[in-house]
Amino acid sequence: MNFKNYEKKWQEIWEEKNVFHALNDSDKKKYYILVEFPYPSGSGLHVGHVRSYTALDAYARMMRMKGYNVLFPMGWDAFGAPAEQYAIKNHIHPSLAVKENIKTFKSQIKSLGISFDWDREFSTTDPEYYKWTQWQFLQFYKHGMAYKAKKDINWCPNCKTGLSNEDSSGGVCERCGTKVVQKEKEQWMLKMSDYAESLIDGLNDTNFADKIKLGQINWIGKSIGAEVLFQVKDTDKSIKVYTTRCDTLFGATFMVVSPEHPIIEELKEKITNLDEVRDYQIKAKEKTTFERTELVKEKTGVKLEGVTCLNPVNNNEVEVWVGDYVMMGYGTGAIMAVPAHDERDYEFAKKFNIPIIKVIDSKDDTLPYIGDGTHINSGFLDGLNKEDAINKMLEYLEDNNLGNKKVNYRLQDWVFSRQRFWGEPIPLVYCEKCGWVPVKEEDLPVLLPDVAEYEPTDDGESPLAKITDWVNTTCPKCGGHARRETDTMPNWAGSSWYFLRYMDPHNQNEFASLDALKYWGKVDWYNGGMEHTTRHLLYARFWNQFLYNIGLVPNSEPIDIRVSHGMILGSNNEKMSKSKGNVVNPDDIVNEYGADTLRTYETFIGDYEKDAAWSTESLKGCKRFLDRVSRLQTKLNDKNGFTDDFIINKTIKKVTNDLQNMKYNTVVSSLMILTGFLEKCESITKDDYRTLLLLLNPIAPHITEELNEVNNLGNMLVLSAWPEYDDAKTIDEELEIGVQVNGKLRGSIKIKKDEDKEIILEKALKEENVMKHLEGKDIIKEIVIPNKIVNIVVK
RNA sequence: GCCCAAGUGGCGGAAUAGGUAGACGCACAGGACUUAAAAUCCUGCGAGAUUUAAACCUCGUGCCGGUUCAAGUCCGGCCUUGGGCACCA
Repeated sequence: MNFKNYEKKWQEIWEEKNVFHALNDSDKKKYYILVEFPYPSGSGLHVGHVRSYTALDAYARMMRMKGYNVLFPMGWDAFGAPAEQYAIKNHIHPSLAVKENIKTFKSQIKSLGISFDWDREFSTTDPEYYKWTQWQFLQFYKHGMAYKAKKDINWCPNCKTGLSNEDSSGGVCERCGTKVVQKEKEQWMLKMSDYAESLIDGLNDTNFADKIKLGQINWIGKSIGAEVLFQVKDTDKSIKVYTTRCDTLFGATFMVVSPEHPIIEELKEKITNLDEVRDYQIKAKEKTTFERTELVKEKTGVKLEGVTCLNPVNNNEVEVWVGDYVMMGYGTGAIMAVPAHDERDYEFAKKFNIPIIKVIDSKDDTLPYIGDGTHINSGFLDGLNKEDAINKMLEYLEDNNLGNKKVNYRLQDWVFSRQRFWGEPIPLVYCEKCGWVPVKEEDLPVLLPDVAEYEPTDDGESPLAKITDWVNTTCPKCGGHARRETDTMPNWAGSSWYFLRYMDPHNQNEFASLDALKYWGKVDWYNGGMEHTTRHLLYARFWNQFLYNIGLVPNSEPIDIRVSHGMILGSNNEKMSKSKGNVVNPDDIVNEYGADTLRTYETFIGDYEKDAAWSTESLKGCKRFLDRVSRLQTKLNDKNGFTDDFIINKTIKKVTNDLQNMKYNTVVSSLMILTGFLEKCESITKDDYRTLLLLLNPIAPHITEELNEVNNLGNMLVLSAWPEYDDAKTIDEELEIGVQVNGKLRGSIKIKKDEDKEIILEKALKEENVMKHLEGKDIIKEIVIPNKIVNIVVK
């Protein structure tokens, strides 16, 4: 049987009969399976895509056969840099490149026989789609969740363009190698930090894999501490610091503020070495985030001469320094430094000869000592441990209006502007009279114009800024002259809600109807890369929580189970890349070995969540397996029922459970075992064979349909019911168990299922080799675990 | 530095409410079929000692300890490799 004769045939039959189409009005129970939609790059489908698509396809196919109304959609995440780069180079509109790439991707995916519901396909770059992305952005804006703020961005002075952190790694511009500097720019922001707590809480409503939950929790970075006010001596001003160890306040001998801290400007009259301070500020600005956070770097700083603060607990005078190891973006941008009990403060104090006061007793004298211990030199905290001291200090601070308990998060607001062409235009206009005004809903979408150049302007504005016809518009409010916002959205925007659109993809009036949103509810099972844990997946949850809070979606959490797949590496165990010459093109494999072989191999390759290296030899082994399945058709007899109830029931149970638990590799191996068993039978029944084909169908759908049809075994497999198993028949009537003496295996005996302990023991004691090991010894204890093992303890 | 995950044959990997470690596949070796090759089928395949051979025995899931009748699996302490975060106060 040659796969070329039937793979395409079955793909066409499925398409013609529309068997994978999910209905929005169905009495069946729904199940929503989602795999991250790809960025349709020019290099085509990767064998890594095949792995996750096949895995989720297998699950979707089983769930359909189990009678669920399965939503398993696919689309394209097509805004972003690569298409834009391509457009700049070739002077064509990015949408044309995207169109081409989608065509390639789609035909590649179709050649694999993945059961996507193509009726629901869309691209984030479709105006009918990004209309609603823009509409949702306006909801953020209208609810005060979007604001414009000055933000430092990575800036290449040579290319005159803003760079992402990835494009400026090592502190130099990826393209030209120029040193990257920080440049202040007005950017649209989404108030994601408001959702920090609820993004942590919400995880309780999900069934994400633990490592994914943990990844998000760490990223959000909650810390519980206190804000403490230090009064600036001889002024009415004070500096607020954030600390997680307010119990060490008696040990605070100096303070450090970040170079961007506004207090420097406020106190400039008092600072006697202002030139030196200014100089330091400028130098800090020139440094990239990379340099500033580099590990090996020595502490630097300048003392604010003439400025002294008062330690609120004892009114001791403390010095104030400016230092770039304090970040403006976290806490209050100012710290109290406790050199005896903080490594960084210790380093700083040592370098600049600042006094160090020990406030926690430690056994040895090594400084800094950071842990728990008895407080000393700490007035009313003396003798207390860390926890008690923190509580007592908080009480003191609050009673005296010197500070308060404060929770801090590492999570920042989401920088939502890009100075790029190929993204959703931000649907706001600026009017001299009215300020920022949203574009009217009926005027959405704000379409990207047709232009010839896609490069950013010399001062880093989006290329859209050059298109005066497009930029100049009228104010929706007063009708006067206004200018469009020329920034576009980041490419994370479209993917933040695409799972909602799949529920109702052709809706012209809403992003999705409430009925559809209610029927499909959450994504039941979402597969994607681990690298999206703290970006896409977090953005999507934030976006959905916001929509929920304003009453537009029925669930606060959009996703129930989230899992992630491992990568397919090259045969040399390295990531596939053209330069390494280890890329495997799925088209080649489909042409030479068939889609079913590729699918079977990629499910069999190993633990789904772990990386695995490609091996064409192993792939051939899977081809052999499918050929063996195919050859079984010559052994069919006319009998009904199963040749062996035990092995069939056991296999159904194993395959069903393993598919549900993502243990795809053992699904294939147990089907190999069943095949091996049927091969050894003189002849097999149609029921035997059809069961094997049904169980294998989710993994290898084409060959199984073909074999089913050719041998007249019954209805099309995709339209048939998933086999049921009888649990009572999944344990063998006769089994062999091991017999140990002193925990070492000395033999095995055959017993009946659930046999009496006494009979088992009797048999065990009669086993020849066991008897040898018992000779001359006293039996102390006999352990008999029915159906499992016997252990005899002797002395 | 902190957090997470993982270390099992020549290779990919099975086996966790603790219960015969190495399923299944690959590679390799021997054999059958064939004029020959391919394909297919059969057999062997963790290391070691002993033996004509087998049985049998010893060791063996990164290392060192522990709990238990019994540990790849549980506990404590390390080592190595991946991944994430990173002067977060």
